[in-house]
Amino acid sequence: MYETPQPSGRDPFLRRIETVALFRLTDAERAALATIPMQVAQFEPNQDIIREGDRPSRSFALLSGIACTYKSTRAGKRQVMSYHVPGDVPDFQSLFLEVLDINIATVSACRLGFVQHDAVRAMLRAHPRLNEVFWRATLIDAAMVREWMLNTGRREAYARMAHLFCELVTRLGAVGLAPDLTCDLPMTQPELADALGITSVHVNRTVRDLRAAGLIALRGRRLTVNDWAGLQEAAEFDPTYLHLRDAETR
Amino acid sequence: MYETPQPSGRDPFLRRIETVALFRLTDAERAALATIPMQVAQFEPNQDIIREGDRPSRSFALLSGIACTYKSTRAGKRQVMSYHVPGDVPDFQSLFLEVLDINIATVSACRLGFVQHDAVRAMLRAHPRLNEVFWRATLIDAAMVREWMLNTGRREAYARMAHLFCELVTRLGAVGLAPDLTCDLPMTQPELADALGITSVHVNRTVRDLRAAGLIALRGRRLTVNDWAGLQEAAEFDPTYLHLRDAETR
DNA sequence: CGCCAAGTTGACGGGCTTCAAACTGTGTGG
DNA sequence: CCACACAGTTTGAAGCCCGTCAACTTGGCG
Repeated sequence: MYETPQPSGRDPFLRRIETVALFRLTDAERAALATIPMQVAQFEPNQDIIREGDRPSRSFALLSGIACTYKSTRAGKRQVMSYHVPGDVPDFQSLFLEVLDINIATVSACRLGFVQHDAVRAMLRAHPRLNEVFWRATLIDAAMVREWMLNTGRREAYARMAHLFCELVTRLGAVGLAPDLTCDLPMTQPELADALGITSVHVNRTVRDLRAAGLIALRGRRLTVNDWAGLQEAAEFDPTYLHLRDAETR
Repeated sequence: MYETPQPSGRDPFLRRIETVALFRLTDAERAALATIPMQVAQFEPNQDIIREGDRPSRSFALLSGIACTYKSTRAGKRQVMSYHVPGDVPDFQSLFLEVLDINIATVSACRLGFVQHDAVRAMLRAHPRLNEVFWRATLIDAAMVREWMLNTGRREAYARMAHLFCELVTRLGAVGLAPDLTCDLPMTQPELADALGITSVHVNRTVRDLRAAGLIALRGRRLTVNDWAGLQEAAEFDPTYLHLRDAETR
């Protein structure tokens, strides 16, 4: 199941950390990130990575693919809290909270880089400035959840879906995965429904409406934004909450 | 506007920190928290404390009263992300993210203790273990937002309101403000609507239903839970995500 | 080719919104 | 002490967004 860790495999992770940092990393800091022991594993689509109630002893970086954080009601209804793109460290929180309150699952096939908590703690002790960087990354994740909550609470399905597409294209674009406003969208419509807080039937109708408005094209598993300004307008999308550098915001 | 900081005034804050810590604080750590320069200010109900777009140079602890974090759509619809109880440090994130993506406002009259970012940073450098405690507090806040999102996305108004009341009574109870399952509920029904993601008209009907089911009493600005087990059941409330000690969970 | 999951569409119903009006309750000023 | 104002609460009626149920179509894959 586990490959030999290849330095090159963790590039998305390194790039992400450099993006989030407000300062230039020193060679020593970069080396610490590049050499921290990491077990790389390949996961199938729609596989749980960690589950609510787990007490993990390691965190992981998403090296390729798309994953999601979700919670479920007793009745089995899922709510996706956020999607994760390559470079993200979705369960950094497990470093400080023993019991997980969320599930994290793959959406597409994913490559994951697992790192022991002890190793992370040692790295943060040795390089205190990296502490701040991980703080920022975690707080940005929290900001995305809040923006997403404004969506589900106060916008209707049409704007909500437009907003999700805006965010995904922007975030994937920031890691080079959305050239020409086109990206893979590995989730099915029932899965999208779990993110949007609506039913798959209504997802379908809403996709149809966005298509009819000329804002997007969605065929197979590929999403293309045909009218970026229009989509942003429909979504009231303002990427400030993503805390990206200007260059990375379209 | 500013009072002389009284050591006693920050008790809720100190108690909260000790609750969140997984270890016993040393006298030095306790002293650092007790003597960090804090400007105490009294705020009226429904006053913004900080606004989206601000670049604050200080954070604050909520010493008394109830506050809330919210965001708004362009159309002016508000979504309350979370409520804050005495002892909370709602905008700790401003220590690491320059531009705020949220608004924080008082709900009732509040006493706030403002602390300069520089002072916090110095304290965390001098007492590294406190770093971990603030991490935990911030991650718990994020967990509450996610639980709240499961609510708005996947539960209907009745369960949603039951859940909000369960959470408030539990959190207020943990700081001694909900004896006998009774607490102040300073928000009006239109304000509750902003938290629940529904209209004030529907809030009213839902309160009526919870009352008719014998679960709660709500008169004036006081909430009493008449059937704690029943309310928990209706809400599917499981306080694990609050990460309280067992003793503080009912 | 045939299977099966996903996508698509229609009809109907329900939860919630919207609009409107009446009813509190509390504070204020004459 | 009462009249008045005003904000919050409560209730009704009509309609819309979205859910539910069901059927049919499309597309990927062995």
